[in-house]
Amino acid sequence: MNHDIKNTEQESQPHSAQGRRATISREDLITAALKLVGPHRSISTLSLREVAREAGIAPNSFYRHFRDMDELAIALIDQAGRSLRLIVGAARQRASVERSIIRTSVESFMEQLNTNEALLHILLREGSVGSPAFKQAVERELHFFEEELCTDLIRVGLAKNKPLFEPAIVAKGMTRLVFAMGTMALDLPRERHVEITEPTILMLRMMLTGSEKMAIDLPLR
Amino acid sequence: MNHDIKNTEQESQPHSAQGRRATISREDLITAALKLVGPHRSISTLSLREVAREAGIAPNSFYRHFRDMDELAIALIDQAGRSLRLIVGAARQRASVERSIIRTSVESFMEQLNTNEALLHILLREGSVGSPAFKQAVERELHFFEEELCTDLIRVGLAKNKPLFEPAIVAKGMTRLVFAMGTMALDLPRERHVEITEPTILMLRMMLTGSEKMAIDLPLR
DNA sequence: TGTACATCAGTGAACGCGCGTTCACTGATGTAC
DNA sequence: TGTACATCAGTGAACGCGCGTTCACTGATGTAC
Repeated sequence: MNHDIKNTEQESQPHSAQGRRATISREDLITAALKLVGPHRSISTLSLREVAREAGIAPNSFYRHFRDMDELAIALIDQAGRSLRLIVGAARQRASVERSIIRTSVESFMEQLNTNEALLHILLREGSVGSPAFKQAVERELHFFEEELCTDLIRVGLAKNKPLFEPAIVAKGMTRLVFAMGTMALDLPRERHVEITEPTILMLRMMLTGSEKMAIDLPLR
Repeated sequence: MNHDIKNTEQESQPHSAQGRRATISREDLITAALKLVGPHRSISTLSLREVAREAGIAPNSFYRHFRDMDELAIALIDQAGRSLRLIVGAARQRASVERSIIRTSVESFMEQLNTNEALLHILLREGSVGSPAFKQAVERELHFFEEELCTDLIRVGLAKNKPLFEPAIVAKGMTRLVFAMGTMALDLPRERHVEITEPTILMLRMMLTGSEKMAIDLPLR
């Protein structure tokens, strides 16, 4: 009953205050899962034993790190979302007002589909399948994304003196469109991605142009 | 060796030229599968035994009708696609040039999400998951849809004397957007569908307006 | 009309498999003194 | 520094389960004559 100060789990240290140090970590399991899903598999088709095998531990050891596969899946989605925001944040900083923000963002998004080992694929795929908790996690990441895009759109609109009609809806439409088109790109070989990228850029331009036009026309009615 | 004229399978009659009549049909199995997937499950999570159970036959009897679950899934997708084209075809006929074709189509699409027992859900969901054969089947249906929409857009554009810039891309963007937004609607209760429908209509209007504007601006450059 | 026969949809039992989860355990690590 | 002890990440064996698939079968239906 002595020294019973329980470690309240708020730290993601490699080990608790006492006890043996872990030889594999949550991160290792996430990495293993990431390797297994590849660009085409859904997380929900991964089995616990499969991930444990890939990570080189006994199946039951899995429970030392996650309550179940759903918990691992959500960790994966979180990580994917963080990575997405980093990527596009960087792209936005590179883009100036004239060097089209649309083209830069879409191109770096598509670029990442190839390089960023399966992280983005997860967001693209798991939004429509899997447990409600999954979907909610993906929705949350998309929402972050939309909000950042929305403030950007407003800012650029003011700078160009071309305010937008319903910028929040423009942001949502753009986000969903890019994700839908990105999902298509996943099934194409890399060299054909341009067949997706260019139409996508055009679609976004159309939405933007339409929104500008509607903002002009609206007060006239 | 007599009367060896083999039935070449081209007919989908209730039974072949000879032999016992089937007590359940391919359609019955499709119906059972449809009932099981409901609005939220993916076909790929259905098991053969589950479908057989629902249809009231022994598991091995399944093989009398389909080679495997993939074959049933593709039959489902075909049926869903046919149903989709019927629905939107009807919507388009109702819509005149003035009574917005966009609003009519989107609204009837969303309406069908509620009533049309799980058929549309399948197209919305299975595009990004499942075997390559699945995706290809869904892609084919979407393509049909895009082409019909494209000819419509061109026709209406000429009638209004507002030709479009890249109508094929507009059609593709609209299709993907409606499907992406429809997927979101599936996770909302029916009374909140309007939160999806109205923004979707706006997004499509923006794309259309943008495309018109770009068609006007283009020759000026 | 009656009889012999071919067809084949549906069956019951059995198979081997991978799964998630549990249990009591082991033994390396870190801590208290 | 040395010793006794607590912690707990990882283990091996076992469980019951639902799965896809196979096999030899049954018996109702339809056909030939």
